[in-house]
Amino acid sequence: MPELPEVETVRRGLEGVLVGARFDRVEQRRPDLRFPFPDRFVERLLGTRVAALSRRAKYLLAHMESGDVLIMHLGMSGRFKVLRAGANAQKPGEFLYEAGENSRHDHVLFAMSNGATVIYNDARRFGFMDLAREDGLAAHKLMSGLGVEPLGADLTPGYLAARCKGKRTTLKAALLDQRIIAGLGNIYVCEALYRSGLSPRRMASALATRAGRATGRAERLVPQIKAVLEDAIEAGGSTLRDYHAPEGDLGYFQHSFAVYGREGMECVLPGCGGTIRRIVQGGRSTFFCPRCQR
DNA sequence: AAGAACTCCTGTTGGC
DNA sequence: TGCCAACAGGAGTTCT
Repeated sequence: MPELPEVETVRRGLEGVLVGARFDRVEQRRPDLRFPFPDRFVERLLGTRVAALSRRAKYLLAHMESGDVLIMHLGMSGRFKVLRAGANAQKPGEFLYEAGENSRHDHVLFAMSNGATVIYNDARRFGFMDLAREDGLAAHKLMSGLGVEPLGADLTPGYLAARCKGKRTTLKAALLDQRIIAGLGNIYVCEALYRSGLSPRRMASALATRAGRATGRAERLVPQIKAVLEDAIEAGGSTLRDYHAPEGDLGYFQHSFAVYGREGMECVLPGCGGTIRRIVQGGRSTFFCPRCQR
């Protein structure tokens, strides 16, 4: 489900529920998601207060007053549900919860001291959670290899060119590589390449001159990466299938896709007249307009 | 050692 | 209607 805009949308939705609240009760319903939960997962959360909820790439980071950081990744199908205390407010340490048809994949339950229950649901279990110490976060194996934040000042045409210089792989693959830019996924790479008029099949090395400086292509691409992510965050992310933000709000950026999921349709660029194609790169679908993406 | 292929898991969809 | 193959927003691991 989630690329950077969706994770950021989730972060904003959870911030008001988690920050300032303590974990009154935690239920971990299975030993693992994609990976095993860390040792003493429940015990390390219980009783501690959330000081801040941040995001790094597609990771959500809950910074606790205990000095621990709860690292969460949603994988493909991970989502959070929030149940707020209403008329029948729960007692401290109780979950607001009803098991139902769609609760089979509710894997972790958090009862917060403000009365809200936060539920992590993940059908495919490609998501995962871990705990790190705040002072060791940057060195954590999940964090240490990540590239720059695409919306940060560190992503410049020069940076991208330097990282892509000599790369014998496609632009599509290079942009999906979290070690170069951290947070892009299949949808927004397709959309950014479309907005930049660049073919996903072009070699990544085409972003750099022989000296390793940014070409005009890199100069075009970088602002479009930022723009498409900003537009998507503004729209509350993209809603595909039954994804929804924590409070149930639906993102609507999917209505703004120019190429993703639009195989066979006419290119939206006025006067282009091309037909959107779908190809497979690295086992994943790529959508693009062969006419205006070169 | 870079780059591509494979893998994890379940649910949904589209074609016959 | 039913069945089955293809596909899905990710990324660590294993191959070549």
